[in-house]
Amino acid sequence: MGASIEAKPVQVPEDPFEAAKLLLGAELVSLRDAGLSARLVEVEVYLGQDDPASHAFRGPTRRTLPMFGPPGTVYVYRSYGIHLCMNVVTGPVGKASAVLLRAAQPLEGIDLMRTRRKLQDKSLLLKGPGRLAQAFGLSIDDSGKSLGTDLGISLAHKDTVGEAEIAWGPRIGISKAAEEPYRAVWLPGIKWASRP
DNA sequence: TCCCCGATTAACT
DNA sequence: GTTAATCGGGGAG
Repeated sequence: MGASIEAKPVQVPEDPFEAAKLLLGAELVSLRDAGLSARLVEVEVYLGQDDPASHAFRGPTRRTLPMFGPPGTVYVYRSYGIHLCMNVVTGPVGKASAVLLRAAQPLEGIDLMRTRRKLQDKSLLLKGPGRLAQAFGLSIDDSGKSLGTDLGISLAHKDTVGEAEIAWGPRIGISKAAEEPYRAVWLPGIKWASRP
């Protein structure tokens, strides 16, 4: 049911904050692993070249080049040499803004997620960007692909989450511009997200 | 070239 | 509470 027929593919907005609001409550659906899906409950905005905390702050490198592409491009990076984290690039093109996918509520394909994550606890399965990326089977080579058939993962949503259902708080795990309230948590999904 | 640090997680004490 | 795992970017030398 996660990837319902009525669900529409997400057109990623140019504005990263609009994109963050659109992504909250949207379903991440795997096209590689039939029936693997999750509802996004926590995302984080990075303002590209205007943002000291962004990997793109000092301009493009081989790693960060995908962030300078069009909205809907995916940027995957290796964190602490171990984990992978997934971002959805927003706009405008060349500014390298992106939204980090931080947490989601498992919907379908939970057994496969548990196998990949080697973890049983459903409430922790997709809680954290590294866990989310691993459960969806991402690899570093996925960086630069586009959402949809190119990546093999798509985003779909039925209803827009209201402003009153979103809590904005400080970003996590960074030291530069750490106070900015760029992390968005969907309140009904608080169990699957970090506290704002 | 070397060294330090990070958009993290899990396994410790 | 602390710490190890491990890789790329960036600044110092």
